[in-house]
Amino acid sequence: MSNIEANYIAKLRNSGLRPTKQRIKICEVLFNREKTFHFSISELIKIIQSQHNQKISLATVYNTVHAFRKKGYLKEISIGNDISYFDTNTSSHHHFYDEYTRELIDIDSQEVEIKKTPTPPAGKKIKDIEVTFKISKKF
Amino acid sequence: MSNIEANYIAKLRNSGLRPTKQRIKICEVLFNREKTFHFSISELIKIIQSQHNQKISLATVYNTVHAFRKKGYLKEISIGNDISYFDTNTSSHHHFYDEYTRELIDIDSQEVEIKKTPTPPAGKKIKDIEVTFKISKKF
DNA sequence: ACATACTTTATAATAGTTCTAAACTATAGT
DNA sequence: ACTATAGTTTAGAACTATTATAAAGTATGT
Repeated sequence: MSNIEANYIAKLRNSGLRPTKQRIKICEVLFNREKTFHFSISELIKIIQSQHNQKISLATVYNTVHAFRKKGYLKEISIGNDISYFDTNTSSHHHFYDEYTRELIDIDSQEVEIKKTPTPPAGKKIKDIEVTFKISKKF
Repeated sequence: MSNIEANYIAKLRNSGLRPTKQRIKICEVLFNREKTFHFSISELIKIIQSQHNQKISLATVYNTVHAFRKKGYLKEISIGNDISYFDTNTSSHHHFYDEYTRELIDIDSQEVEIKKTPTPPAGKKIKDIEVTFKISKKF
């Protein structure tokens, strides 16, 4: 068993998730990376299928991604698409989004400063602020 | 023929869209309102179906909403949902979004001021900035 | 090893949306 | 008005993402 794998097993156990071989595999795909990773679940399923040494069912991938999201290992981000995107970078940050290529790029939170925020409706409080900078090719 | 209807017919003709009875009906539902209107296409379909004096097919509603969007009469807005939302308010503005009730509330653009914007990636320019303030019940 | 609660799985179901090809219709030119 | 044609609508099928179901499988504490 590799060091990396042992690490995922420990992490899963610590958060009350049983370290099944499916979850470990998904951890490797998601977290064993240099850069942060943007994906939709169906994209993730295709990646796992293409590494055909192990088949993981549709439902398990969905269940696992949502389990990780609930544990805070993944953050669901808002873009105006019919697909939910997730991000391995769970720290507070914003995004560039190229609507043409559908490419998402992280922006460090300190790169954006909001000077004036609106007053929330009565009885509500602001829980989160997400800024999406839509970008296009410069001509 | 009412004044309002004649106005929609003129608008449609001016933008190169034939003023069919379906499009006029959809104009009335969308634009003959005091306040701006947030909707998903499936919500719009339900509204039209409930005003059962005229049936409009699924495909036509989709086609029309997208035709209006392309003409700039509707603006697609970004929220992290599996449904595309549209807004009759096409002026630049931001939103409160209550993830629990799925309620969207407009924020006038002057209520938000961004002090620091990030440098876009090489060869790209910022086309639009959308800020979503996620809100929840204050306890 | 055993019991049990947690997981995975194939499959069906659901929701939103787009595609298709035939029927219909607004409009310009006669 | 009549006609041709390009634009439009339609029902229904198809497609994509996602969730639900219920049975089979598995990790874990004892």
